[in-house]
Amino acid sequence: MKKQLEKTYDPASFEDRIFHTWEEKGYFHAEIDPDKKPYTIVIPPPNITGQLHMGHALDETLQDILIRFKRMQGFSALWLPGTDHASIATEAKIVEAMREEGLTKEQIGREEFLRRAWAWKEKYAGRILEQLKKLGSSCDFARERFTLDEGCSKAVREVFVRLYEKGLIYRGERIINWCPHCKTSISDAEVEFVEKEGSFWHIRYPFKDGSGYLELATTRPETMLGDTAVAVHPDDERYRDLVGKTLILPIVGREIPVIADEYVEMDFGTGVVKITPAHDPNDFEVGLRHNLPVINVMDEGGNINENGGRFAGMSGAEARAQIVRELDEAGLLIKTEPIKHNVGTCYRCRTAVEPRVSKQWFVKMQPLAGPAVKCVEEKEIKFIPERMEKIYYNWMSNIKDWCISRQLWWGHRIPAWYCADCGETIVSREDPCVCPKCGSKNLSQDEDTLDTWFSSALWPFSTLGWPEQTEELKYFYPTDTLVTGYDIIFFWVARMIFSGLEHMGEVPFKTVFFHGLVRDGQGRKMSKSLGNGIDPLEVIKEYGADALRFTLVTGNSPGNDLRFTTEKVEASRNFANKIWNAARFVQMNLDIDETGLPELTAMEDKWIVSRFNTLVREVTENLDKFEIGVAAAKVYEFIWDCFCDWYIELVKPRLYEKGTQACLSAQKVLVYVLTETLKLLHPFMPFITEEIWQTLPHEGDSIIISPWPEYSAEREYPAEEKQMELIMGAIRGVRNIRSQMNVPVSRKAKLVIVTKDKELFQSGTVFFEKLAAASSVETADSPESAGENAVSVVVEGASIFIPLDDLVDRVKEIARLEGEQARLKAEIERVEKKLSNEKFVSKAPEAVVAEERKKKEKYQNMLADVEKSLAALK
RNA sequence: GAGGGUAUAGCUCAGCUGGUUAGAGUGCUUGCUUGACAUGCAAGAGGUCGUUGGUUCAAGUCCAACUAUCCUCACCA
Repeated sequence: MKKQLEKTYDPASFEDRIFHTWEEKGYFHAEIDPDKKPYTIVIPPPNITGQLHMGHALDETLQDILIRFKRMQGFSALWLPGTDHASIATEAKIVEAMREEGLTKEQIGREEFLRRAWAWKEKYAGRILEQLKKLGSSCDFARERFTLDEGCSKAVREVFVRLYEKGLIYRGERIINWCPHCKTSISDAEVEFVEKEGSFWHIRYPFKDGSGYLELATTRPETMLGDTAVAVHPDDERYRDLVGKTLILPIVGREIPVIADEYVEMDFGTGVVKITPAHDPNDFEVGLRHNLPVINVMDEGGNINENGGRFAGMSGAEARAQIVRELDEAGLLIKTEPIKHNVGTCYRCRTAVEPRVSKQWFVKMQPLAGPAVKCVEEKEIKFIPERMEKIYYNWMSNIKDWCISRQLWWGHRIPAWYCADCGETIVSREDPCVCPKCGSKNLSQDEDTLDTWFSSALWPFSTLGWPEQTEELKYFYPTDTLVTGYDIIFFWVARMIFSGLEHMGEVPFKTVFFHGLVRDGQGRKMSKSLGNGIDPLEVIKEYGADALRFTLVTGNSPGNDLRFTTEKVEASRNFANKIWNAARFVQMNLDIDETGLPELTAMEDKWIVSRFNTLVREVTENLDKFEIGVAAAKVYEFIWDCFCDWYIELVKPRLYEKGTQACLSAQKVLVYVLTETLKLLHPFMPFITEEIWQTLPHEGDSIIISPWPEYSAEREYPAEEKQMELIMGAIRGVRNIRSQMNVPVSRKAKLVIVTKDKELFQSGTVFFEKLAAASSVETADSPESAGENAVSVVVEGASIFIPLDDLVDRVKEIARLEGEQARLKAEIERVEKKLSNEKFVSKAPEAVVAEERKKKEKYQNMLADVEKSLAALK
């Protein structure tokens, strides 16, 4: 005999145990199997900076649902897990931890720093994997990867060298975004603009010849130390004659020219702009056009450097205050007005970004962007939902070169060496010993590392062994589905696409399935600073992983954000509890240990099997369409409404007739429908489905590798479905009227069913007795036997009379029936109006018209019945 | 400045390729120790589907404009 289910549903008591068994048995391992089709998902590697949050929980749940579904369908389903070294974020965390010990990076040196970083990685990557397991993620853990492991590093190096050799990677002095806190360059994508209150200082720059002043305004007066020109618009009448004249830069004393450039907006401010090529991206461009000198006045910490003369050593803020004061004293400050403007900030530390000219490595984007756009346009890669394509095109079409070098230690070191003797740059797959140009051994490697996204961009193929031509790569690449949030479409999705095309010659994935952000109950982003984050592990502890997973995928459609509340988790937990109890009920009424369907004779058996069959089709179709929420809702509805509230109740009488054929067949159908439904639910709620499945008759070792149910036309019973609908409608009708009249269930009453289909309603006798508090059921051609004082309810196919003598109030009853009469008349009128519209009849599809005709007939029959009842009462 | 999302029951949201008597969960009301489940059962109230037009035999669903709200990108010194 199999183990009995515990009386109460307690997920904490079995979830871990089940997961360990799965792992031990190796169910998550995907083999290269020529007899199977591959299905591959690579995980969006979580950063090793911390722990999984609710957004991860959603992401992993969706992936796990797809993987489990495909695995059951017989694919060799690989879900490849791993983590991301997250260079800038991790380095920041480590630096911060060191500061608490009173240490700096420079003090301990590169080697020691990296040792600490690896220790950090060991700790946090392990923690993340544990969290994945708590969620039930069926990753192939044997294939775990890390963006900075040996294989990924090899891929990064190969890519770098290739792109360099093709001229798609170059090094140059450009204006880049500099984070003074992280002390590194960051890419355009890593800058976030935030609206801040600032000041707009209006100042005067005097002409050298003493002929007056030019007025201009700035939000950053300290950058004037690096001004090398003042610009006006070439068409600006006011200043046309001044172009070419020389100004004396206040405080600094440098002579700078007045130039004309179309970049200047005549209508904004005074129409005069100071030009600081070293510290503003637009000014940099102007500088290039006019051959202006570039004077960098800030160091890597955002402080004024030696080019700032006597201001050297001051912080930006100090210099600003001092310069404003001096300008004011010199009578050159006209006014200061408050202004709201957008300030670029570092997406990791929120520090204001300092645009700064420096020598960095870049990827030339234009040649890569073209094919990347094309493959989406041509649907080689499908975006779900489709609208995400627009966001992608929008970004791709305005793309600028990608700054990939970072002044950090934690990351892939740039494989470039410089010859101290001849200045040659060497980029190669192997570390060079001598300069190929001059033979010097005096080589030094570039100090910088690569943007963390440079390695994540290669993730779909680097994890499968590339640049080696491995069997895994051949079998599992391109991957099938990428599941991720829309917030990293630029950082990651776009870069994987052009990288896959460039290096593999093939798209990295066929479908990108975007989900939204998980928000709190008020719709706010969950964040540390707001303190409104909910820890998925806490939820799992209290409600179970199944409840959490179910919550994250129900009532939500692709790409849309969702609000997370514990009320929803409770509802999911209640659902799990419902299944648990249904299974317990089945189990405690079970005398057999076999699977499979018996010969179906009973109407209710055919009904539930037919409904289940439909469910199989719907769930499969919706999962194929990534309509996870719809698929989940279908299973929910089937289990709760069809199976529990109706089918189990319907067969209870049979179950209590021990030893009969009817009893045995009911058991078989119960087991069949329940175990097969558990399979459909398994991708969503893996733990409870396995736990229950193991206690019921089943074939195979685990539900996780059991075959996905298949739709079969032979198991459709439309006639019985219709019959059951009529019976159920009648039961609902009787319950309804009894409830309205406040008749307690304990007071049974006779039903006189006036119908043309006596056989059908007679066969439902036991259901009426059980579910509609009927003492007996009589079918008849007229309601005479119900006596004078009977209420009646008209349902499709029958009028039901209930003699409730003392409770019947004829006046109320007449009013009620008249209400019903009016409702039906309105319905009929509506349908008739449609049907009398010649255009509708001629243009609408035949099936739609036929449907309306059927409706009309049905309502007319019901109306006739209601009117008969009314006539009898009157 | 450019692009996009959302607007359906008190609340949170479904409603796929136009045809349903507009749905679910939750909340609310009423009645139930109905031989698994009160984390439950049954019945019920509650919606002019943001506004105005248009397309169509037919619009919650498609189109346009508007209003509200959220987001992304760009950024004017």
